[in-house]
Amino acid sequence: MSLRLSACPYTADRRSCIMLSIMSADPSTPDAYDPGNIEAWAQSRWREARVFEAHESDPRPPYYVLSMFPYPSGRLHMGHVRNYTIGDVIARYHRMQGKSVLQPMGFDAFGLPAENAAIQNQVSPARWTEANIAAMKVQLDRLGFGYDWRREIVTCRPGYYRFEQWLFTELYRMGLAYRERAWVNWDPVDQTVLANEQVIDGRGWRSGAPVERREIEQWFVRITAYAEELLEGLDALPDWPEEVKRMQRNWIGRSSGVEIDFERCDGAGAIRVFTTRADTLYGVSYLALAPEHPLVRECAREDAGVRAFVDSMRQRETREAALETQEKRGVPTGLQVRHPLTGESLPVWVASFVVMSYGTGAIMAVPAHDQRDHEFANRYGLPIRPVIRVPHGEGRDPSGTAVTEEGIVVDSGSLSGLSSEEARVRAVSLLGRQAREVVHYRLRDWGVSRQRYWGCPIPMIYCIDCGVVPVPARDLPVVLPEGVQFTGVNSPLLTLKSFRETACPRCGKPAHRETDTFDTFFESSWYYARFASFDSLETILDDRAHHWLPVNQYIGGVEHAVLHLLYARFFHKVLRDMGWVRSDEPFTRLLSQGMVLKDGAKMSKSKGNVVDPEAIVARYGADTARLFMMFAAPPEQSLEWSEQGVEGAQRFIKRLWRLVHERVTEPCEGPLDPEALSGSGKALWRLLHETVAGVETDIGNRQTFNTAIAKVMECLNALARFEPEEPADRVLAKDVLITIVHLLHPIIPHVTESLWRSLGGEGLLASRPWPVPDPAALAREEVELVVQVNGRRRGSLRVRVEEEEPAIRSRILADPALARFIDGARVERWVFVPGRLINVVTRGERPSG
RNA sequence: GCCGGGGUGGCGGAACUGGUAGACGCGCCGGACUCAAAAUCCGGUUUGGGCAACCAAGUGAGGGUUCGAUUCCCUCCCCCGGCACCA
Repeated sequence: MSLRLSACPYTADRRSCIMLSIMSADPSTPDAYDPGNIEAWAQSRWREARVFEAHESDPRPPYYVLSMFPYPSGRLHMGHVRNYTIGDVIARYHRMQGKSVLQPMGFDAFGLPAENAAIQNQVSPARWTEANIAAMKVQLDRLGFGYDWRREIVTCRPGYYRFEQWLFTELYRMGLAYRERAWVNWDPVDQTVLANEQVIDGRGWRSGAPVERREIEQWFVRITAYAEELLEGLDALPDWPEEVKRMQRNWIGRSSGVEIDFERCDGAGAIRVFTTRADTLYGVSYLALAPEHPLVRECAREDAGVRAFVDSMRQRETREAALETQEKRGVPTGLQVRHPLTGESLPVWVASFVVMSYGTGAIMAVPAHDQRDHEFANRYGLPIRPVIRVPHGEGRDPSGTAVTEEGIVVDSGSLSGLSSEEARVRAVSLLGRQAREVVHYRLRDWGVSRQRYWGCPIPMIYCIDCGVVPVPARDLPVVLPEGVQFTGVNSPLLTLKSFRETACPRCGKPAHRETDTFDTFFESSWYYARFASFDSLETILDDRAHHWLPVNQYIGGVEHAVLHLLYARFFHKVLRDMGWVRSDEPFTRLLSQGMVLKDGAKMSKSKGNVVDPEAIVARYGADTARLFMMFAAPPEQSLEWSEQGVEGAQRFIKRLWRLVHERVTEPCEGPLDPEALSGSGKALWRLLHETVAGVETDIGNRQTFNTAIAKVMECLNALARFEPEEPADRVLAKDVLITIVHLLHPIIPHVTESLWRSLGGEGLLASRPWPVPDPAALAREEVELVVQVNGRRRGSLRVRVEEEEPAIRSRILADPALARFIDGARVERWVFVPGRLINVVTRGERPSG
């Protein structure tokens, strides 16, 4: 075995093409199982044959398998291994099914860790990142994942982000990107803005620091313009987990209701509120405004009480954004509005529980039928007027809780007597121009500006005369400068004159560049599409995108259920509207894999329960690691790490290895003649084909790789017990091994590739067709029929498949072991499930025991 | 609070459409091989009773539908995830 460095011949990018290539001798000898040697051998065979390169000219049907690309931290963790093993199994399975499989890989290479490493270790983020990528590629290859590395995407390289910048300028032209001064979530540790989706329980998703509120100029992308389509599109995704779809529906948060204008008594216009319960209009006893409402600002100027209240609210928001169990508080603004139907004068309050960012920032309060309004009214002595009668509502104490159910409207003028649903429609028509039906979403526009260095520069220029000017396509990419100095606080771009200072592309006068960079979710929102047109220099995508997209199978963790998957769906729809892709959704089928746990907890440095994949591969080999990952649990479930389980996986591979090499020396010739099989041979023959059929459903349809493996194990156990009697039996035994080697190839590709050669196979197993079950083998002459008496299993009976029920009945009654459960009781009826069971239902006493 | 998912041997899990509960693996127990150990192979392994054939109980708890329920329905307990002053 010799080690040599070789330049990878088919990687376009020189920086990533240095690879370790381990040349070794053909290991298919009957010696002990040596994973290191076998795996290096198999990997170099695949590389030489270029089996993982996907070509558009391939006449076979295309199949695009994609696993979520990793952040290049430098080392793979077990979550990656699980994710990428699932992807590779699916890819290899479909290749054997005769498809032209595309399975690419790349790196989500912008982001904070590189910057932190730069500050701590004085290395440039670019060099740190590229070194990590090189290390991780070695690890990925070592695990035997079949990627088309020609298509590798590294998001921090200008060749990639150039088109991202171009796309953003297009969004700007389409009115889908805009700049606005806005209250944002500020992470004081990471020194940057966070999107709503990145705030978890009031804390930054990365740093865990309590998020503060700040008001700054930000770039936003108008994802809300697609809110309805993003919601409806979920219905067209039957092969997505319900859980993920539900989370997205929740996040988009569609709510349809009515906006109603309440005229101010002072004649200075109206206050617009949003409600989903226009049927409770007669129950309104006050209006409540958010502390940030523009009208409240006005009032605060004149009213010291309002001013003090608003100030205290701001304190709350900066200091304790996470505090949620707050009491509802408020003050009157002094304003009065007129009820649009009764003309009654109603007070307007500022209230802590009304948020500016939803609806109109103002509500009509109906204390009798809304719990929050109710608590507030109780606290400040405001009237509570029940206007909805619900069944069984009589006994309820109206002063305690609000009745939030729908029912029959009462005490409401011409709305009285209507159902809630009818009353809502009627109310809108009664209100005329003062009301309109509207739909609101919880989903906010996506704030994409980050005040960080290591990200894709936002390609915008600010000119005193021309204002905001997008960088023209001819000037792209705006390259992120390297060799910058880090202070550890602000982005180096802020003070880097050579970057910041530029000329206006429109008028040529001195201007300055935007120094913010994109949220890294921007890069990961369209990489799946770029893999198709990875080397297109002129355009973001080309015709090859039509060949491969949408992705047939996407695999990744649930943690991306709303963030990444929602943004990618949004980008896909934008790309579709721009004419670059033709489908509505980017990912046809989604598998969201569970976490890898140890001792019941997620592996993490802080808990000290991390298992390093590299150590496992070094000790047991890649095949063992892959087999354990796929066998220990179904893919959606969390997987409990078990060193003993790993050893069990290795034991199975060794057993397979030994059985092949034992059988290989036995003489056997010619094709299998089923007629010549012995009795036990026939049984094994059937089991083999049941296994083939079962594994196909388990991998191809159900994606329960654990049960597929269990079926193969059963078949191998049966083979190990099998003692050939006839020459045909020996042919069968070898057939079983050849088939098993095929069935396991997607999961443990290296050892099966080697065993295929030992078994005399021609060419590469990786490009072999998947076995097809023989219907003749599956046909049965006899089945074991379960015999039940009153639903309890009392025995079984071997019956011919064509045997009629009456004959079976009399056999049961004639069998003393079965009949004794029936004797002394009257048979009421028989339930016969052909091929499965027969149940005798009796009435009356029967002897027991 | 609202919306989901789940609870099966000592452990990971299986049972796909209501039809033999515990496949497969781990662990454990016994045996073979060995001077011995490791590795490997064979057998056993839900619980209780019995020498055994066998019998009884058993899928978080309780009830229901059914010839038959881990699977369907109702009530409750516990665990996990998502959302949450969203009007």
